[in-house]
Amino acid sequence: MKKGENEPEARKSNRRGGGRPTIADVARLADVAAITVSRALRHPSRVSAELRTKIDDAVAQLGYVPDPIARALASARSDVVGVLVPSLTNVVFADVVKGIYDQLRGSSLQIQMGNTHYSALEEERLVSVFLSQKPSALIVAGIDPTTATRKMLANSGCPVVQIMETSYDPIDMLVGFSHFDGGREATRHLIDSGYRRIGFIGARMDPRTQRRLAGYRRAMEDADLFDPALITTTPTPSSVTLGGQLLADALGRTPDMDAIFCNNDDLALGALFECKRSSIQVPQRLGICGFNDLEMMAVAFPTLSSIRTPRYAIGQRAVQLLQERLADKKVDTITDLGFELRPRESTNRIV
Amino acid sequence: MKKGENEPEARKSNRRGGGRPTIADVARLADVAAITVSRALRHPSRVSAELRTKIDDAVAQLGYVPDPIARALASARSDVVGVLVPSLTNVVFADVVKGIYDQLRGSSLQIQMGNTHYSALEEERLVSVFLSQKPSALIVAGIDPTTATRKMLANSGCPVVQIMETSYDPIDMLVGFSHFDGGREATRHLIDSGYRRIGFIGARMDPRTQRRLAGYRRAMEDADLFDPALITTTPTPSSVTLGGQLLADALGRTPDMDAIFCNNDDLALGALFECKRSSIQVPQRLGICGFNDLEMMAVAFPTLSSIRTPRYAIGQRAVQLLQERLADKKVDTITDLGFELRPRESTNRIV
DNA sequence: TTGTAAGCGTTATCAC
DNA sequence: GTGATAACGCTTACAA
Repeated sequence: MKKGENEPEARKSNRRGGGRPTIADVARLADVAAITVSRALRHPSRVSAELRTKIDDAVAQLGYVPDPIARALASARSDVVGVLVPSLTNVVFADVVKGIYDQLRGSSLQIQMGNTHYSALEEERLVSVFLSQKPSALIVAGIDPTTATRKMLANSGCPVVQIMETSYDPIDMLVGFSHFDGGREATRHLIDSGYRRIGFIGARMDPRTQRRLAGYRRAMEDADLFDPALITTTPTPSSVTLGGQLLADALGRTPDMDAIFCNNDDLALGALFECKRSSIQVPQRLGICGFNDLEMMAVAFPTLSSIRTPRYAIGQRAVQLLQERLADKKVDTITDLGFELRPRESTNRIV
Repeated sequence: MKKGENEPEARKSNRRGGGRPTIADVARLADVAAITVSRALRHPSRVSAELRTKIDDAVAQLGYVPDPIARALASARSDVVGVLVPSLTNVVFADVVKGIYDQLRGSSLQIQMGNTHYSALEEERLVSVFLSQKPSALIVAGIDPTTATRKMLANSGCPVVQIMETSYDPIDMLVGFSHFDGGREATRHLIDSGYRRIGFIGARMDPRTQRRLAGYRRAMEDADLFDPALITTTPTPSSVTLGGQLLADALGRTPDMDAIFCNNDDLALGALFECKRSSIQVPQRLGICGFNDLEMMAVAFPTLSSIRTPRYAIGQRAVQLLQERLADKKVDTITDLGFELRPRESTNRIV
């Protein structure tokens, strides 16, 4: 109403551009400079109440929505958070990702997800791709990163949270728990329950699985029970079906096995079904302990012992750390969220 | 080596900008215009072999990587594909998403994922946010979209694939199967197996669940077996635990129930465990049929009948359609990928 | 507190 | 086939 540029009124200036209103339109309508609109939108407190009102009105009237892409180009920071996981179908990561999403609700951050397929090289490639999007932060539930990956991440200047483990020195921040300790505790529990010939079955054998195996081994050695013949592993990805097969294999080779620590709950469930099918009494003839404590463990028949891992909490906490960091607060470098043994019928011999 | 601009050599021109080489650096080194570099990168065939070589060399020498954000701003098209799902922890969507990722591997498209939490309004909000990123395409495994959502999507000009169902008229493209038919087929199977008092248990009761229930109802009515007392539902999200509870409820109210169609496999597994725990013979005393045919169904004891749904294929096909569409090919509007009954021990009364 | 000017790195447009 | 120029819509740097 006040100022009137030389152009008519329709703003559609020159060549390109869709029809959406831009910050310039808002500025014109509110009779301020574009930069003031920009400020009012991002730091309302740095703009006088008077102008703020005018600007808010103009924004509302025009239905203006900032263009995240232009914003990203100008500021060299996008509002996406990159999330790298080794698998999309593994429930474990689904839970983590849910934690991430839930904690991110309400904020304007978007999630871009990548699947590393348990490959350090694929992870390296994806980190490079993601970094080129100038993300606000990166959450990596990767495998043990390559040197190149570490370097890229460290030099990126963007906050990085590595999740799931506490076993390496953090590039930036770390949230997880000790898989070694988890494996050891599960095994100790079996020992404490009176089992002696305790087997281990594991699939895929990614680094985290290896660490759980190492924990198992330590516990067995400490109790003078270790016997390599009790270990059955395969590079094949884990599944319920595989759990049954591995158990059958293991029992074939070491028939005196009296308990089994399954590297994850899928395997444990498969092992349980296999026992049922072969009329092997659980927990009398064979004790079973899983890892992760998925929901079904507590309702299976018999209920299955497991190690409860803080998957959802890891995702949540990772985002919290990010948010604090982005708000320039000081945050812990390493957060150990621990785990918890959940003893149930499947390891309770004195039923 | 040839031309030498007036500037020294270090390109770091003016004020901002990180240290990464830009298209201008490549152009300078290759002694061509920036736009030619741009062309060489995107449409190699439109540039002479000679220049192409020079440019490729320069790119390699500089380690130039195009900036996706600048690209997006200039072209009004980003290389992200938005994916909207109602749940992140539901295995069903995990499989779909995996199909999407696998089919996308190798392409330069990135995925941005949103969780609608089974809410049409949240979906609407997310569609709006996603659209503001000028995505290359959108894949929506949403719930029944609101009018506003449909409108935004339709006007966006970006390819949209709605997945999971075939039951509404597509905004653009549709890939899925008929949940009504699936529910009906599962129920028919139970009827054909000799069961008469067939119950239904369902959780969350989102639109797709409702359609499966409608299919159940139709099958029961057609066989003159329908009895509303046989239906047990809850708005609570589905889980294995819930499956056991719902079954117990149902049997409490209608003790003569002789089979149960579980709206999904989690419920079916919970129901099976509940039967085991209560010494209810499956399939003799109670037949069980699930829906989706997750991996565990085939190895449970007894093995569980289910309806195999093409989850992975849906994700894959959705991306294929997108890719064809983006390549300006003509594509089908509706793709029905069907489903398949998998009869197993849990419904095989004549064991 | 507000504004001016310049630029972020790329591509569309149009001319040669 | 190649290039000059002007956007794309926003924010940083600096000045008033």
